[in-house]
Amino acid sequence: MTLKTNLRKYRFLKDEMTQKQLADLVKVSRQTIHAIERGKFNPSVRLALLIAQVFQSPVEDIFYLE
Amino acid sequence: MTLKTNLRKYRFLKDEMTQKQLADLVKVSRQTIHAIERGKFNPSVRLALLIAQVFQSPVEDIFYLE
DNA sequence: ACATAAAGTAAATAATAAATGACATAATGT
DNA sequence: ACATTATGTCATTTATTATTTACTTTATGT
Repeated sequence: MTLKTNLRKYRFLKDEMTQKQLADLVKVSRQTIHAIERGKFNPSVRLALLIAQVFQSPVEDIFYLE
Repeated sequence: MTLKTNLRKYRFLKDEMTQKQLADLVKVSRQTIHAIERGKFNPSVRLALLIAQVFQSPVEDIFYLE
């Protein structure tokens, strides 16, 4: 059961938001957003909730298990 | 924006499941479940998704920001 | 009253998320 | 061609999650 994400897709859907813009909104570094997009790690549920809020979508739509 | 949870409520709703049973289902230690219930920490979104699956509920119903 | 299971808690350690700084490459605009 | 912005990537450090062991306290049952 490994974590997958389509954060990248969501980021482009939402006004072509940049990694930096998203990072600023949820108050993490740009590298953190990058690492999450690349599946390098498994963010906290708090961060996932913040990201989901930005995209006004359920956490499950952005992060899922496979 | 701090993380809150009602994992405990969900655990009791679901067949009075014990911390240990839940821990075994999602493959973490009992102390990890305990710490999450007590708001001691902010689990990974992977773990949150596994827990949400157990309760067949959206992550947002079990974990939320306040 | 006693035994047992469940839950609370705490300290030490391991594993991993996240920050920071630095530099390279790709893309976009003028 | 040049400047600028966005993204990729790496190495180091710091913060936090999660494990493990161990012991205490609180139910629950007989």
